[in-house]
Amino acid sequence: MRLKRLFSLLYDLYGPQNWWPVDRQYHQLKGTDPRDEIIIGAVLTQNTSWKNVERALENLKREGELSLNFVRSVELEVLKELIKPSGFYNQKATRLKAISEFFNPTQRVQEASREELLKVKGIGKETADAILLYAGDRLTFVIDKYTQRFMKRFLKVEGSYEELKEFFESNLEPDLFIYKEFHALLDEHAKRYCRSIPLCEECSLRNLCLSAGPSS
DNA sequence: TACCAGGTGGGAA
DNA sequence: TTCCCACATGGT
Repeated sequence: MRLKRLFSLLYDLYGPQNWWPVDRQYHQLKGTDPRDEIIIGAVLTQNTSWKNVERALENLKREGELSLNFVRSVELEVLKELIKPSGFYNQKATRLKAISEFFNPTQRVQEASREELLKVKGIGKETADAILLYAGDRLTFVIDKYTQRFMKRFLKVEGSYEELKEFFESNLEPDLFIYKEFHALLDEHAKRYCRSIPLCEECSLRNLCLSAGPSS
């Protein structure tokens, strides 16, 4: 099956996911950059449910400011308290400080190099690609464990992060909308049905899945 | 109670 | 390179 066909199937099933969610009204009011919210959220969501990330983002809005400027200037211990609900707050606070130092007026996310971004402590491939795609509008496909699990089962495609990323990028047209939505749709489907213990009986893609096989 | 969530870094093999 | 573990809160 062509990836574009898979994308269409998922898009028809779940509709637009509109990743990355950003409070545009807040940023307009505060004069802050909505891209900062994506960058901060990308770090906070590492191995963490989005609900918990939202609590941390709310804390930043309410008791500080949802911006890299604020992250850069606030005391580390205060930052830890604010982001506590997102878990791993000690290392995430340090990582937020590091990424806030990386992005400054001379280093815009629209022009940042992936290699340089990966050198920032706490920014791995997935976080780097998520930042570049969703905050920087850069054509880089994001792979996560949902994508890896789904692709392994559905198309029997597996490999390293870079191999899977290359698989998507070489089989998809270079379209930002598709890159952004496809990743979000794969997550949505994996969360609903292609779980660690899959719900194949309820999955509407089961007839096309190379692992589940056709249902009777 | 146990497991999972929009991962990463460091150390051991 | 690959595997294993620590990192932490909150929901089911």
